[in-house]
Amino acid sequence: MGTRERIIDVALEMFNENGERAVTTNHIASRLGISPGNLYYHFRNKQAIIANLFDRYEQRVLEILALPEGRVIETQDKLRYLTDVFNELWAYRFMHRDMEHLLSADPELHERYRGFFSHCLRQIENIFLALSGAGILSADEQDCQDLALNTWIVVTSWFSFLQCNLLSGDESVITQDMLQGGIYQVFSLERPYLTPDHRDDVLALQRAFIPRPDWMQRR
Amino acid sequence: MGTRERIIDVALEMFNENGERAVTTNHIASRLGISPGNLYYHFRNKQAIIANLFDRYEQRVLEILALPEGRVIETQDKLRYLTDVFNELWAYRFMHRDMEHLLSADPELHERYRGFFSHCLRQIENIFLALSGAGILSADEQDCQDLALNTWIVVTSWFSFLQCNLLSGDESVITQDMLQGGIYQVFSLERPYLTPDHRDDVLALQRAFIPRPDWMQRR
DNA sequence: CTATTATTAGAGTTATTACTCTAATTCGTC
DNA sequence: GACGAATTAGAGTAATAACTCTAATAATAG
Repeated sequence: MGTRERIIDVALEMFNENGERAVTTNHIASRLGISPGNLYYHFRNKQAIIANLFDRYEQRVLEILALPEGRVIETQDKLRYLTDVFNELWAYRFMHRDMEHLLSADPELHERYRGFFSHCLRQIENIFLALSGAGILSADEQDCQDLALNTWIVVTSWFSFLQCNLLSGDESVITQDMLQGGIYQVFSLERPYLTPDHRDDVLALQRAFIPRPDWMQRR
Repeated sequence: MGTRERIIDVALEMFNENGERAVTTNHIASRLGISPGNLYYHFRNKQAIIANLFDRYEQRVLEILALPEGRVIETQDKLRYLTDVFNELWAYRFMHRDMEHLLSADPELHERYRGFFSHCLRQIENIFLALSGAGILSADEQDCQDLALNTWIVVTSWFSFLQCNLLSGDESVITQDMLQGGIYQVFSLERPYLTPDHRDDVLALQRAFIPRPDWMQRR
């Protein structure tokens, strides 16, 4: 693997561990065992590394969110969407953590991010509309729009939420439970919209695949 | 007003404008027209200023979230809760923006924040339970727990969401619309749970008080 | 008025960070 | 193996940030 790729990989790893703010270019070079000069040979500056990571992230998420071609959407699809998105989000979790700063430091990236967001939001909305069309949900257009935005917010905030509210200082371990907690939480958004015909089936399916993690049942 | 209070006020102002990361103690002192030494006479370090701001924030929010004493909860209560909380959140918006870093830099604050969170979450849950008890919502215990967590996430992420996705670079102006957008969004969480008896009334009330802002109707 | 304490100024320190520059080394190709 | 280009090392720089130190000034009490 080339030096350029290794820089990106290690940068991602370190950003996720400690946040972009705490990771300097020298740290990255040092962990790689290369010189800072070498790093700057491959990247004009720190922002360029970040922009590159955003490229990867954006591409992966857009792939995941594409609607199934030539067939009707099913409940399993929703589950797959969420699992894949959450996994991807976990892999790039520093991004939403430090998003506001990253964007304010790089107007071009900010512009791209806005495009990414509105694409995603439309896509999420389409998924809800498709679920309604398939008779799984009973939600009108406005419901779907609101569901989509709530979904975006919960999904993109989930790992920050975990970090701030549940994990204590050191342990930065993500358990499968925590991922599932996020998925459960997103499903809870659509739960009241399930049609009587599908309600029991879907709920049973969800309970099987995404049981409510223990730690979510406080008291 | 004493120097100590002026430092806190100006720090809050500047943190909100540019984020805690971009505001140095020297900047704060400079805008106040005092020396850095003077600032450090009043505060041991930057974290102490932040911890102090958190004190204020925590106290105000807990006051706001208290349940009404000696009477049944009404729809207007919920509206007041949200308006007040959002105003307070706006006043301290740097906090949730940079929360993850602030907490990782100050374990003691992290501990306090976790307490604050669980208190708030319980309180929010109680509000939903009270609304259910009053026959306004039809939501069981688990629904209320899930609603509470979704509410917390949407509320605490709202201003970051705006900054990243809707505002372009310079304009950091918050319009009343944007606050209302957040309130609308939180109401959309409970909308499907409204009982038939109250549904029309509540929706009419909400439409009057928190119309969906124009910019939320994309396309 | 004096002694003590609280407050402030402002220069200075230490550490860090993003980034540059030059010289060396490796690599691919003929 | 020679030659140009790509890659790398590593010392160095300029800027910045958090914080310290000392001395001066104000405020207060007796």
